[in-house]
Amino acid sequence: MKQYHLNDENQSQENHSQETLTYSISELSKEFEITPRSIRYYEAEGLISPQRQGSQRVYHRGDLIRLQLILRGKRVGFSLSEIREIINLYDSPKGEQKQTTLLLGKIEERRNALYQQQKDIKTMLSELDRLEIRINQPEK
Amino acid sequence: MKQYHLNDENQSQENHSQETLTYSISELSKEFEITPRSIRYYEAEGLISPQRQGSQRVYHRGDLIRLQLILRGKRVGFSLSEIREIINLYDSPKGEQKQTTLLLGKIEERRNALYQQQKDIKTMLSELDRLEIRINQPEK
DNA sequence: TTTTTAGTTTACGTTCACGTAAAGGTAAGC
DNA sequence: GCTTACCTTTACGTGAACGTAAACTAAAAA
Repeated sequence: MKQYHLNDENQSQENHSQETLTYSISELSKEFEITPRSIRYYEAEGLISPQRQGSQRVYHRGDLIRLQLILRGKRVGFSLSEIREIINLYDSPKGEQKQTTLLLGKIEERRNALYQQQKDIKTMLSELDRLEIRINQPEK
Repeated sequence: MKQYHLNDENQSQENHSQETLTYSISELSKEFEITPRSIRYYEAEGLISPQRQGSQRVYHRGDLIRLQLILRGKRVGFSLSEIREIINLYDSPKGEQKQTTLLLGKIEERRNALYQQQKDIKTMLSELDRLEIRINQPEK
């Protein structure tokens, strides 16, 4: 069991001690506790596009941030294509947003879904509370 | 296009005007905006068990409440088997809870997942905020 | 130099949560 | 009696998100 610090010194030549820290796919998979397969799948689905050194994938900080966004999106129940939409919103160039209104609509959708989820979670939590109380109650 | 009031007078004999209101599968599917297929699937998965009149399914109020719980569970990202677990918690008889500690552990798990989701939703919402702001910003 | 170790692509397999026929039963209305 | 509407079961199909195995490459370690 090693300790996986992301800032390993694993590059040798041309290292100007800049913050050019990169990551292999296995490092990422350990850091995020997902399989390399998943990471490659996200790439195939167009959610990330790491650099290559030869045939090998090389991940930078931006990719980590995206992965984080992807996993967070998954946890709140978004599908990969929905997450891709969000990412595309981020990536579309600043001024010339395609159809601004359309994008804003998408965002509104997402936001409303999240609001609904907040409610759902609250009621779910209080239901679990009541459940726990009931269990701890000695038989009346 | 009829109007689907759930309290239709569709029972004739022996109706003592009690609150014995029942529902057909199509009534439920319209009310909850899901397909009959889904409802039957939930039954096959052991999440609900409606009465029968002959071969037909007859749903009562308790079934509606369960369906509500199921759909809420789905919206917050639980799988059907996870929802079944929660339901089973509810259904296990009051005093002689099998292994109380084990059940409480399950509840804790669920609760923590929900807490994490609350965080996720919040950051996601603020990210959408920033995104919206960026879009509305005229090119600097 | 040979052997690990870590990476790659290709492709078929799998689980979940249903969708979608197909084939039939039953009660109401014409 | 026949049609229509609504229900049933059985069963095969489907999309998403990977799992898993096979076959190969390249670099690092022994």
